[in-house]
Amino acid sequence: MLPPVPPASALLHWYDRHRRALPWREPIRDPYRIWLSEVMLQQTTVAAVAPRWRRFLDRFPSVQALAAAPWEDVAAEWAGLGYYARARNLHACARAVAARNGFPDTVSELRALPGIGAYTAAAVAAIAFDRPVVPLDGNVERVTSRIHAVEEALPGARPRLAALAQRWMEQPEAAGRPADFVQALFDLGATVCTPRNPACVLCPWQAGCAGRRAGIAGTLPRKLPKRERPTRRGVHFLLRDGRGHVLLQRRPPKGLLGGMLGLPGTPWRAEGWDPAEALAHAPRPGLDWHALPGEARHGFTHFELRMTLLAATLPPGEAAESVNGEWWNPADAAGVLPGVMQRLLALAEAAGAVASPAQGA
DNA sequence: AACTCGGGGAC
DNA sequence: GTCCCAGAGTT
Repeated sequence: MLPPVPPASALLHWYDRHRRALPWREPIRDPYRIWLSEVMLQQTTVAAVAPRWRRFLDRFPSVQALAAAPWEDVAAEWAGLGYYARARNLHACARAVAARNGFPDTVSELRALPGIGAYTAAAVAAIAFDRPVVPLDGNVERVTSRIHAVEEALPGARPRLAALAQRWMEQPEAAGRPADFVQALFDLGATVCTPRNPACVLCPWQAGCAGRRAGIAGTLPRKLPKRERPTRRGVHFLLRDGRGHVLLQRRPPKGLLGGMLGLPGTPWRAEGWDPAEALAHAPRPGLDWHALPGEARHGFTHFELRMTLLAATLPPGEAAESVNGEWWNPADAAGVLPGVMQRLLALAEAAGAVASPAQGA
């Protein structure tokens, strides 16, 4: 016996009155803009994405412009947004799309492109091309688990939730407006069916919500317990030249912060480092490396990092080109670095080891 | 199926 | 402090 389907007409009517005004929803339906927004929104909040989406479009107005850009420019524009594999795949995807003269308009062809998984393929197909498919994101997982009172925990429940939500799209009212129906689900999850304290009294689907009837809506979806985050430690190196510029190095293309600039440093590990041991990783051995006071902390998804900083100055007369890396004005570097590396620069500024942007202004 | 992979905002 | 966000790729 299949469960009853909540009425698409009620949700669409609610959406027509209460939908969020988001920059990528206006005024034209451009697959490039929609795809870019979907990739940026992966595990990232609307508030964080909105200004970065506009700036990215200003710099790379079309998929052809993005495809033609060098990686260094894309990395600098993505700096601070996190999950840098997204930027690498975005760039590769742009080149593939430009080579085939535009985005494909089917789920299966979209799914085959770099950085486009099950969710993003369905989202672009529905929103850009009005294909009647429901993308399963955190919002839809939450709405679906509540409407149908699914008590099985994530991620195991994901296939069941996807099938249940897809059935909603089979209604003629939904299939007639796929892009609106999908975005209505997102908006319902973001503004009414929220993770904590859902506003059920405002919900257009409250009458058909099994989770609400059972009094468990606010506790769904259930999730398996997550592992605790270990602590890792590292030592990084602040090398200055005679002009007060600092040495940055491009990180390897894969792995953590892959392809991004950063301060050179030791590996990050559970045990602490004694100075002599750390100095073996210095970008220029034999200098008077001295520790700056304090430490920088940064939380990653699966570990917490504590970093200390050793500083030194390149001897006068020694060519900056003798050291592997790039020399950057600290005030400029902050804009092209991942957040964790910005923390290190902030620590250096607090110690007076580099000029602060406020002093330069 | 379990891990890796960032950062920030809301609470 | 915790949770979670318009998740994807690798092993």
